[in-house]
Amino acid sequence: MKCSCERCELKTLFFSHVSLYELNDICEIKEERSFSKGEIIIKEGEQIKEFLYMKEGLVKLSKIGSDGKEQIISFSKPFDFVSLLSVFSSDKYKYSVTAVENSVVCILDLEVVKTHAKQNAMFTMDLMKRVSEATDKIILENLEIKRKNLKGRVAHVLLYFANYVYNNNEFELPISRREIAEHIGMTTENVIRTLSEFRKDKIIKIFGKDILIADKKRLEGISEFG
Amino acid sequence: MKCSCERCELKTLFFSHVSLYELNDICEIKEERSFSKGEIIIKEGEQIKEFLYMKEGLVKLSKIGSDGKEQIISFSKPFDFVSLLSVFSSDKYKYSVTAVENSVVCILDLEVVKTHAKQNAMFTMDLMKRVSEATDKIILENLEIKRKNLKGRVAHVLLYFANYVYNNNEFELPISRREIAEHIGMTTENVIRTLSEFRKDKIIKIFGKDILIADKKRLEGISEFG
DNA sequence: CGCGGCTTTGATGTTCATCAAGTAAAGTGG
DNA sequence: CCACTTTACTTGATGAACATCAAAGCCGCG
Repeated sequence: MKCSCERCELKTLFFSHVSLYELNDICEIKEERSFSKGEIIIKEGEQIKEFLYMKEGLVKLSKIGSDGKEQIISFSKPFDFVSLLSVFSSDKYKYSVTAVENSVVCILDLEVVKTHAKQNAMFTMDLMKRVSEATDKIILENLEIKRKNLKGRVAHVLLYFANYVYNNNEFELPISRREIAEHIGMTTENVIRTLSEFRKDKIIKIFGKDILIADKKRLEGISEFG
Repeated sequence: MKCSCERCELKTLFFSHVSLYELNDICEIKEERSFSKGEIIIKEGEQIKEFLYMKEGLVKLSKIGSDGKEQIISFSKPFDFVSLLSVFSSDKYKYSVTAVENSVVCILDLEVVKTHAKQNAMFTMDLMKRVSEATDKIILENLEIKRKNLKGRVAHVLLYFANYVYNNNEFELPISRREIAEHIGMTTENVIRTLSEFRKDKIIKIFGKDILIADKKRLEGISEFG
């Protein structure tokens, strides 16, 4: 009886240096779970008992500040592996992960994975590469946002979804205006005002959650500066 | 002939799961280099050929934005191991590292270290833990700064140096006002104005680069909000 | 000594948050 | 399914926070 992990398209990302024997060991204990839009996948502060990675969907990584307000650190797709973030540095999750689109996650027992990681250095190297790439992306993205003003930040987020997430100039915004604000560190009202302004200037078209980027060159200019 | 690494106080951080035989192998090729304040240790964009870690001093991690302005991502002491950041995710450095105090760095050939990492999974796990801790710290620190206003950010930076770097309410600020500004994403003038205001309110005393925190409770209040 | 970089302060204007008020949309219980 | 409540969205008015511009003093260094 072959394990279904063998045919998983994400196999090579983590398990290219894992033997079939090991893979079966890991695969037997795996559990696939679906989360609908809005559901919390990981809650900050909770004990880390499982090793999980995204198979499908889109999630947000966030944290509640001591003022009680949520800050959104990043969004991520399956290949970003943002769920690995605290796994090797802490026993508790430092961030929350929430589905912003229906998502599928594969769940493994952390101890089993760690046992393999302690024995198979190439596997551990692969994991490290993933974790490093994910964190690099987060740090660079946040630096980019930091150096822009309000309009630049909103433009940046729109381009992020168009280019990086959906590969399309027309898309359904998976998050609320408030969440954009929580991500770029501005107020909801000003995010809305900026979007309205882009609409008036015919840079984008808005139909509720649906966005169409009409003048990409100009949006890129605004993202770069003001 | 015993290798001097065996007596290095940082040995256990990286090499607690490395055999004496392996350690000698690594130790033989090591080179210790000193950098004076202001010297560039790592330049973004350069090929990564070496594996380095800080033994002494204080450095800043930074990046030049496409607008040509420098942004300071974080400061770090020896145990933060910020120099490992891009090592396992890219072949080129994504950030620059500059000494802000006289610093000593231990330099190993990256290939040799990687060879060991591929064979010794426990060593690789140790490295991963370090890298994860370093990046976690960066992400959390930048989130904290992001949610504060100008005064809160300046207060935060002062408390960071007092509590985390120097363990003393009196210290010599290792960086310029401009560098504080580049770290917190505000202008140099406003950083200076804020420091002057803290001085007028008798929260701190300033003698050029020397800072004394006179009313820590209040500074903490300002850091928390406003 | 003079030049460039760092520091400081003031004046001014822009950007952004806050407050307020209203509409639309979405979830909730009878 | 409809009234009801809540949450999301939108716009405007106002003031606070912050950037920019300008000018001058200071310090280290060639």
